[in-house]
Amino acid sequence: MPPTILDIALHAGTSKSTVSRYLNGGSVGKDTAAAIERAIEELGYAPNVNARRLVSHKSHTIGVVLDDISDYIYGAMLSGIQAGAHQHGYVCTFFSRRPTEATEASYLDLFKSRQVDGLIFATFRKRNPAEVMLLAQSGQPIVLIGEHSGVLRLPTVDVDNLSGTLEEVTYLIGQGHRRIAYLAGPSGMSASASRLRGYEQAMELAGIASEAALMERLENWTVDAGYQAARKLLARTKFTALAASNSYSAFGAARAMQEAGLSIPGDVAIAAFDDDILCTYTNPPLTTLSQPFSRMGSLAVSQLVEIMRGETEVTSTVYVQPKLILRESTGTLDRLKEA
Amino acid sequence: MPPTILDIALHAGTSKSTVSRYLNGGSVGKDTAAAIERAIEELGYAPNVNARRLVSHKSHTIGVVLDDISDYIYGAMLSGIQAGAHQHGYVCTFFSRRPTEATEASYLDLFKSRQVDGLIFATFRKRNPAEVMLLAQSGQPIVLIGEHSGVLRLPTVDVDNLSGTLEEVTYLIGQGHRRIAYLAGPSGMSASASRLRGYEQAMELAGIASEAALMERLENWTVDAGYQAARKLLARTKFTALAASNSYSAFGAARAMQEAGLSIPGDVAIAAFDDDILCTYTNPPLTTLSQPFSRMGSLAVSQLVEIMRGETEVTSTVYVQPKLILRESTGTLDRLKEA
DNA sequence: ATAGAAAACGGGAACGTTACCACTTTCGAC
DNA sequence: GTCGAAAGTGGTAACGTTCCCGTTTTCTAT
Repeated sequence: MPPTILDIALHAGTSKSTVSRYLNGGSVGKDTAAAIERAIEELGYAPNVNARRLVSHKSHTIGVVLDDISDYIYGAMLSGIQAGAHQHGYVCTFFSRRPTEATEASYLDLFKSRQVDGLIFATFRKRNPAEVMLLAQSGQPIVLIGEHSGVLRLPTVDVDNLSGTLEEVTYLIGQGHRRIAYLAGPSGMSASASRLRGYEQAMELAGIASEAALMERLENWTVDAGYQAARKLLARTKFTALAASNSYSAFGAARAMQEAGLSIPGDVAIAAFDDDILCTYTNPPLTTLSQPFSRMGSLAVSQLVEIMRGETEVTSTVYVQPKLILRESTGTLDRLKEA
Repeated sequence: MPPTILDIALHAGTSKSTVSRYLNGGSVGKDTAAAIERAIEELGYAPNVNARRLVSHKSHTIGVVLDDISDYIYGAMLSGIQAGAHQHGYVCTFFSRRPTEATEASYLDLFKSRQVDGLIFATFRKRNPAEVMLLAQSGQPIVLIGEHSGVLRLPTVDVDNLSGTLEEVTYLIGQGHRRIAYLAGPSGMSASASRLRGYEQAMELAGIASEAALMERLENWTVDAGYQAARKLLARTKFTALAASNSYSAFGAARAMQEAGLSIPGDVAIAAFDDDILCTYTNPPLTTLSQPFSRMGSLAVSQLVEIMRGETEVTSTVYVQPKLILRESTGTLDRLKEA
């Protein structure tokens, strides 16, 4: 029903080929160009992308696989991916694993069916090494966001979980804290291990003996898990600071402290990984490591585009640095200025 | 490079047509079916969606236009849309207006280029009536989320802003409040007017004379705007309750109250439109009207699918009811039980 | 003016499907 | 055992592009 390139050709008194050439920036005569332009305008023509995709063997689409699109931590990242894709002339389609629980490898079919030219896995759950292997062996343009433990390396964008946590805990130590509790991330999440190592290294570097009683593993990264874990810690041992592997658990922990009659940061200082809008509005505002999600998204796209263009052979892992944002949960601003 | 339907046919010793019929559930002989199945398995065949889309004149894609994908209010809605689309055999592509500031009507080109079969506009900024007219006149399958003031009606899904606010403010009145301030939404947002009318009607119904001094219009729906507006109100008049047209502004308002030495809810009760994760963790937790975003998303998809299938002629506006969630900002739980 | 190069143009095949149609085979009923 | 219907099958033309290649026109330099 909508006009085709042939309609334009007829209307402009020329041929399909010439119209196609005009559309793709080839060399066409001055008045033919004008005639074509006019025809396009009058008939309201827009090229059929599906025909283009068929003949070009490209979908100009980037697939983005997520654990759960409703998780709002994705907001900024999706925005970065989307903007980056748009800039490079690609369109995105998102795939949530959540309802289907499909394996990561099953998304390789999207290549076979020519639905996508490249795939970004922005999944934060721990990845199955066998699956990563399959992805790597496929030889398709794939970029991962969030670390993986596969043997074959895949291009990856990740926040530097280890050094970020290291910096944060070192900051706490610098504030004079010695007994620092840690809420480790759930074992199902890929970032948990590195963040924990960051904590351990910071303590070690400061010459503070590690103590198992100070560490509590979260069942998941929710407010409630943080609350429960903090209560266990409080019942078990004493500490003057607490570092949490994400912000939600820190909210829960803060509540547990306050219920126990402890003041923040007077009695216990609190810091967390993951910044989000909440952190500014809690009482007190929470010191956090802010992840540059938007930038991570656009970096992943850039890398993917390079691979799709065949411009690079090396698979690189890009680590972006989280930024330590000091707020009152680790000391009043006055005290910060003194330091 | 990947196998085509012809490869399968050759490998199975049959013809393209038969393979196609097999794939589309037509009637094929028992052993031919088995041979085809085996060929597909062995060669790892997946149908080329672009060829299908070309010949079927359908993209099996729903386009979703958003103001800004990074706005995390969208999380649950996207999830609902995505899940609904998946359920009906559609794929989604999202389009953010934000970086490009494209007009809504410009997305009609997506139909011409056959990129989408239907479009959902989940934009919350006030819509230009002329644009809505263009959308309506296009005759394409389009569903709007969020109200519009166009003359030609388009199928719409929206939360009932008016009756929600009415219920909320009436609740405050029932708690004994008479002087209730209102933070009206920015004039650029489509929901602002209805929410304001909800407030006005509630006051009117209770026989409370309206007073201009109690209303302050927000410049935008941010925490800071809420803070500024609340300070103006405090400087100007007295009130025992405040209703805000969204949650962010309520956070700002709460901070302004607390800075002025007022206790919540002791001196001023606060309630807001829009629930989000923050509301539970603020101090005190905030009474809100929770919008069923996920359901709104899936409703929009259902409606769109019906239209695309030509199963319906009538354009309907679906209003979903927001749910009033009582938290401590409008009274302690004890006090609530008394009531 | 003319040769040669460069620019402009059009015909037709190809991309991987589906849909239509005509043909062959199978099957059940009398 | 034959006939008719039903089931199964394959050839071929679309779908709307791009790309290749051969032809025609225009331009430039001598």
